[in-house]
Amino acid sequence: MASGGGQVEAGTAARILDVAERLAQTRGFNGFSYADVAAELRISKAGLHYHFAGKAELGEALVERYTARFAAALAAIDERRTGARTKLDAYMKLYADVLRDERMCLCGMLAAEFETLPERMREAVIGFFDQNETWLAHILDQGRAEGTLRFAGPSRETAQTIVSALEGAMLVARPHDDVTRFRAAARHLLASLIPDPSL
Amino acid sequence: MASGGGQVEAGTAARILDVAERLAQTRGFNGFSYADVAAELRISKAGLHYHFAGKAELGEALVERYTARFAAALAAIDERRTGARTKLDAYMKLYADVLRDERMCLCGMLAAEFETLPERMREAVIGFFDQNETWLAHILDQGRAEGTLRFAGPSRETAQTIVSALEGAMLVARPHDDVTRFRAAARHLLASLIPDPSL
DNA sequence: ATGCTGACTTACTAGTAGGTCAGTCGTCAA
DNA sequence: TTGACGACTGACCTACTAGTAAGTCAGCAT
Repeated sequence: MASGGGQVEAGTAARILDVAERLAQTRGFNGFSYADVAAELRISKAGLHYHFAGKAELGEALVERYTARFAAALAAIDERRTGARTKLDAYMKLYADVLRDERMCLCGMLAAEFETLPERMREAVIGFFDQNETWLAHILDQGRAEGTLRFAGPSRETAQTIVSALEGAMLVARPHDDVTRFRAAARHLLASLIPDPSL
Repeated sequence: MASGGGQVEAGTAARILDVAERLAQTRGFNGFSYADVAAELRISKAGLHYHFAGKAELGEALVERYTARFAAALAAIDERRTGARTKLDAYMKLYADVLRDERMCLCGMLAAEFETLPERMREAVIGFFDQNETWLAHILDQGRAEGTLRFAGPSRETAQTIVSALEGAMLVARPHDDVTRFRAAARHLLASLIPDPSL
């Protein structure tokens, strides 16, 4: 393809996932079609079916890749071996990066459409949230042990609250086209978790 | 209607809105069709078009009615003339009631699908959030004046954070089919707003 | 040179989307 | 009794949905 397309040959399957992912994060899983993806990649719809049997399988692959990438990002945060608060900051930045790209978290979007998703996708979405909550609960435990974080009740519960607050902040920030809303929510959230709230 | 169907003759337009609202809140605006609504009400698709010119107009009416109902609920809370914390509690219960019905907040759902919505619907969705934030900011000011609530920065910002946290809690609670997630998030949120956080 | 395979394409399917339009039916006023 | 009107229905349209069947073609191993 000396003339045409951008993209540096990354394997068609991966490029399909790239396009579908962006569409799913901006328009929802029910908000794009095989035809949309095919047109953007300049291949035929049937070509998509060669790589992903159906939209359900494509969706499954989408969530799996997204979850795996998030897992890698979490592992990278862990490796830096910083304090819990710094890790929490880094975690929130993960979400801010998605939003800066004018996207909703893939699994937050799919959570809205949950009722309409094929069973396997539902399970994968739940898996994403579980992964995040488990990781966060560890960080919270670390922070409580260090004395750098303070919260009442089980860490798992606070972890769930953090995930839902961040997802909600992304959800509401997008219609307003206002990233500062997200940042404010993240700041408030973090503030509610630090000891000696002198403010 | 001795034999068949529920619903006590409330005007066809209102019944259309009822069904469309439930579908939009559970499946999303892109997750249901005119045919779905028509089938459930046992009228023809053309019958829907008689009452609402198109899906865009139906959607607009949906958001407008929802916003008006919310406004009435907020006014009812105000009338009780209680403290700010009690009002905030009542506000959160509004959301909990929606969730208990196994629905997502209509405008939270539409926020996810925002990119795909007709312009007039987008404006209406923004209007809903504005209404909520304005009302909440008043309550927060009242609470700060009373000394029953404590928060840093402009009340409008904290109001936005509350809305997004509640929307997020609903969003994530639904896939898990777990209302306690919402309640935990609401509790944490409220706790972060009360003075002398001894816990 | 032959045959196989991976990566597609063209042409098609059945079904569904939102939407239109002419006509019908019951009620009520003149 | 006529006719206007509100509230529809039935039949239809066009565009699009996911998905399939069959064919093409370059590259590679034998």
